[in-house]
Amino acid sequence: MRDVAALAGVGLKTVSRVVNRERGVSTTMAARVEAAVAELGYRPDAGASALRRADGRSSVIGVVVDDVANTFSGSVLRAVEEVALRHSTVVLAGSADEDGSREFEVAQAFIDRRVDGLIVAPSGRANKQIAAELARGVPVVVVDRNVPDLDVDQVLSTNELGAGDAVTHLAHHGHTRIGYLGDLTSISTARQRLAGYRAVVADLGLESDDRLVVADLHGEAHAEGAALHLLGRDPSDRPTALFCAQNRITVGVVRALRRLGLQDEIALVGFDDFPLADLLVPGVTVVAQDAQAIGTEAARTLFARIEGSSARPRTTWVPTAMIRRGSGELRPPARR
Amino acid sequence: MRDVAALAGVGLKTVSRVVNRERGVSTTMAARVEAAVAELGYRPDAGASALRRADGRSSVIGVVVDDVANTFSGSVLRAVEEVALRHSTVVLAGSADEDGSREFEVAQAFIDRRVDGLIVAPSGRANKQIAAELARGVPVVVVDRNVPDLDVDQVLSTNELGAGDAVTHLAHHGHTRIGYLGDLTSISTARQRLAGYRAVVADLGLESDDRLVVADLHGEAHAEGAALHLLGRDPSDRPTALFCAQNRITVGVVRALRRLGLQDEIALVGFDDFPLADLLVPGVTVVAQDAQAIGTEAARTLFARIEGSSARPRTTWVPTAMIRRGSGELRPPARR
DNA sequence: CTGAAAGCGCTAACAA
DNA sequence: TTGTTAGCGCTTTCAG
Repeated sequence: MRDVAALAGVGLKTVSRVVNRERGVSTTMAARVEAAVAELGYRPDAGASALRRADGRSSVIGVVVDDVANTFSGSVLRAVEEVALRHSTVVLAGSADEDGSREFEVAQAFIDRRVDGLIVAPSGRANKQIAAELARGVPVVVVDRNVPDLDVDQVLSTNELGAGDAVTHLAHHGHTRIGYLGDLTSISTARQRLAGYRAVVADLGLESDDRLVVADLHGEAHAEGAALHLLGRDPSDRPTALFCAQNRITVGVVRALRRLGLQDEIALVGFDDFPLADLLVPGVTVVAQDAQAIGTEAARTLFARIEGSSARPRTTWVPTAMIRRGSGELRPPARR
Repeated sequence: MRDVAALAGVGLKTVSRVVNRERGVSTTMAARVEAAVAELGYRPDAGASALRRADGRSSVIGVVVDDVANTFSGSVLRAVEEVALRHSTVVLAGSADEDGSREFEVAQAFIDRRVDGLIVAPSGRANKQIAAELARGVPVVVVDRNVPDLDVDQVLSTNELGAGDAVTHLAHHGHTRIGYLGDLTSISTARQRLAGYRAVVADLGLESDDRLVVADLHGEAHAEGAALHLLGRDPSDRPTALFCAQNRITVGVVRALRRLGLQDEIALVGFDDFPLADLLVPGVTVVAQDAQAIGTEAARTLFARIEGSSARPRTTWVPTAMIRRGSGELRPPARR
């Protein structure tokens, strides 16, 4: 910057004014500065600028998700990026891997770079740490997983409703004995989806049998094993339909059905869509989350806070959508 | 930091020493400082520190990929993140969307934050801009797509070899009339894969017919249309096997085969694996890229440069692997 | 409209 | 072993 000022024969502040497009600079001066900037290939140092600036903004935000390599997280990240771009802000991305302490470290590392705000998909027990971040005055928006006892903006799928829709859908197709396979119950979304299942089972008077409910599944292989076990029973005893509360669990269950040759017998609805679900045979009916909408809304909320909004924190519910593809429309075998 | 020094009753530099774990501080002092740090919840400002530090490192790197929401890019990003974590470095992520000018803007925005280095998957014509970044002295590693005339570290899949393997595989299963469907030829990988196809067609004396080669496809729908057209011909005229040079193209082609009911007649090998390829019927045989290895290797190379390596820039080739799943092992119909 | 001086939070160089 | 001073690149404040 000093070099630019020297070359243009002006003071430092004039360069600063031109670079920041402040008004009150004569066109002559501005032109001279612009020329010097171009000649030297000068680029302002955003960090140094943030250090001194009154609002202290770094124009960097952080996104902490479970794993940037998975489809859902990637889509959220991408949507956030788009909104950030419009605010001339760049995005630090980190994966927490369902691990509370890693999540904390990543968030800490982002805060050490003085991010303007943080979007976090919290793993189970990170509430305290999110509270700490809030206490530091860093705006935080929680996505995907909710954090019950914390006064913070949240953007969530309608998990309970969506799960209920799935079960209702199966019931409408004649099923009364519907199994549930779900994620670690340390994850809030898994609890909500299970609650949605239970509510509809009770409401519609479906068979309520704890042996139909398998929770705390972790990953595809685990889900496959659980499904094999659940469906290995006597046909009169096993469920005629399954609700899978998560993406990877659904895939594991599809594998199990294939192995048993039951993919056209047992109905299946999954929570959260996945690529190519429509190309499987039968196509997998799902209750789809709108990752993009979640990301966009979270980013908008975050920027509102960054720009000083002091409205009461609120929770935004992003609706899910049922996508019928065949597996959820299978009917139970005729009664004997 | 001043507050910490005051509370601990020491000088600024002592706090700095403790925080940075420099040696030469008495345990007494260190303990007093630690206590003050904890009490005030002090966290050093990484940006301010970088501003003054001799090496000027910000401990931030940037990754510019096509789209952070797609599987391949997400996996690369994740692998880079892991290596970065071990170097106490955080990762700015950006999507260029196959758009040279957006790519440039994102890279520029990262450089303005004084990243220590950049990993870029360049869209077609960005060579000049990468050159500019190099000229600024920012270490750059190119991944996935190569940039022929530039002296820069690159980490690439063995595109030509892998494509050749795919075609050879089909030939070994009796096919002599093999179609090619590929990406925009502005993308270097697409050109290399086409070259691999052509080389093997020539080497093995397979039928060389320009009507079997469809390039410059963009996206799934486009590929599906092209495949419908290619396969819509008289059976005696159409290919008995297809090689798809990219992920989304493969999926589009699978859709086309399904619509025509030809999925068990026409053999298919795709370049780049995709989730659930094994659950389709028939399973889709692919030449898989190792996104994780690419990311890891790119990050390692980048950190070597950041740490001052001045070795000649080199290109690392990451091998592909053939995964047989059924579609690539179909035989051509018996000769009439 | 323009520029000089001070200082953001930190570390390098040096002195005590 | 510890502290002081200067200054990284920038913006603020305030005086011309």
